[in-house]
Amino acid sequence: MLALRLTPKFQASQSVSMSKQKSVTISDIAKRVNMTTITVSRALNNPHQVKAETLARILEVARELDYVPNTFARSLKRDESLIIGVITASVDNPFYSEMIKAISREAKKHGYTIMLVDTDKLPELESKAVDTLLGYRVAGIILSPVSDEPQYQPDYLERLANGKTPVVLLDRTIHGSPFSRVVLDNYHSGYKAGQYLLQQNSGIKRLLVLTGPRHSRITEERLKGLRAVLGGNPRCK
Amino acid sequence: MLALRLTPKFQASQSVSMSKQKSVTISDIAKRVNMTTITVSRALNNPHQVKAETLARILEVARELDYVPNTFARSLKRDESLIIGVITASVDNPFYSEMIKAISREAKKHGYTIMLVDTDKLPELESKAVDTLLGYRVAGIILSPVSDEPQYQPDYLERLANGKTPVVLLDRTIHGSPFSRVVLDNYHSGYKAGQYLLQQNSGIKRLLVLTGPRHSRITEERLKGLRAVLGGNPRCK
DNA sequence: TTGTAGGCGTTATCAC
DNA sequence: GTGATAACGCCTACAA
Repeated sequence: MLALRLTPKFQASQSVSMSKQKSVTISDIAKRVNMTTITVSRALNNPHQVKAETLARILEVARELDYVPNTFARSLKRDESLIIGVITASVDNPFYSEMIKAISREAKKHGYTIMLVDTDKLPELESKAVDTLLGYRVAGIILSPVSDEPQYQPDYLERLANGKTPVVLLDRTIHGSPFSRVVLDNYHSGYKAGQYLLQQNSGIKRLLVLTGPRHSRITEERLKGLRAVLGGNPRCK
Repeated sequence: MLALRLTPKFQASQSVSMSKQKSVTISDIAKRVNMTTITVSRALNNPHQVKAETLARILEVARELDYVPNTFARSLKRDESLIIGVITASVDNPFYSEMIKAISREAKKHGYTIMLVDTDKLPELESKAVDTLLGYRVAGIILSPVSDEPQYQPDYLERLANGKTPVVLLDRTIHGSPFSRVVLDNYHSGYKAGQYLLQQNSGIKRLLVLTGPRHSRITEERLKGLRAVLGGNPRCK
């Protein structure tokens, strides 16, 4: 049973947040230490350019005031985004959530954060997702489209292809798109499965293959690979 | 077999991206239509405040140039963030990925995007995650801490509690913290399970309960609830 | 070692 | 209906 518990203090903190109190900026700190903003900025980013004493005071005040740099301002000024966009049709699919885990882990190593958009398998949301991510000027987009079918040619395709944002397709391909991709070679997988089976037992007569949807290209490719090894024409289901 | 395929065009697009060509801004559009930025801004945000003819031209040029509003600039100016931060110890845990899915879906409805941080169960990363999210001035943080133990009192706790960012704990609690939480009532769950079993068969003599780690509080609470219903003292394992 | 000036892209406020 | 001005918070010149 899921229990939602609201503490009195929560409600308090809520109303505080509603009052839109501004957050601490470097100029708040600057005033406190009788310096200009630039010195504070340097203390935070290039500490060695600041006199030890000044530095110490600044850092102290910063901590005291719970200063947290505004990433929007920084990204705007520096014209850089430390966000990597990930678009997937279903986070709750274990395959994708494992991928996301791996992506997330690697991104973190390099100082990037993941912005995750689940499209619920809706092309429309996928398109919006692309725009959202471009709005954040993401460093790159890892895209697992809603469909793998050749006729799926999303409207954002051209914009994305002409743009400067690196895109990598994951698991699914957009036919004819210029993006790099990380995909499963279905034919080869079937082929390898066949080889393995032959190694285990060279006298296979009948074979049961459990697949996904019967006529998906994925299924067909895998079966084709399998048949390529097993030669004859085992009855596959 | 995973296949990584790099197309020639990808390499090209990569090098383009490296050259940091600036993206289109409203002032680019403004120049093209001999207007000022404000008018363009209005055309995009309050279309009805702009003459139909002007509006049309602006929108056309915007599309032509593949204009995408810079969210950093907008958020900075408006002092608002449309990001919701989600901190979890393991995205690849099906329980959490389902949660994330649900959160994501709901967030989208209201125009918010999810920023996902997986802490890999490391308190240190959790702390960094909080800072990262605060840097983005997120609208709120949904936090599933690395630990549920009472002695886990992360360093960011005070900052977060005093701050103005709404926080909701998910699945795990930080003992003594003022945040609202969505958690499982383990005792009650055990209790209900017991009731259900009794309904099915009132003559239970021996019961096998599959639990998680034997002495975790979770396990113990559930068992306690169970025993409360089943009265006597069934041998539980 | 510290400061001045200006601008990143956008929008709020007040004019015309 | 449109514009001039300034500001959001930060940082990159270029001084002093």
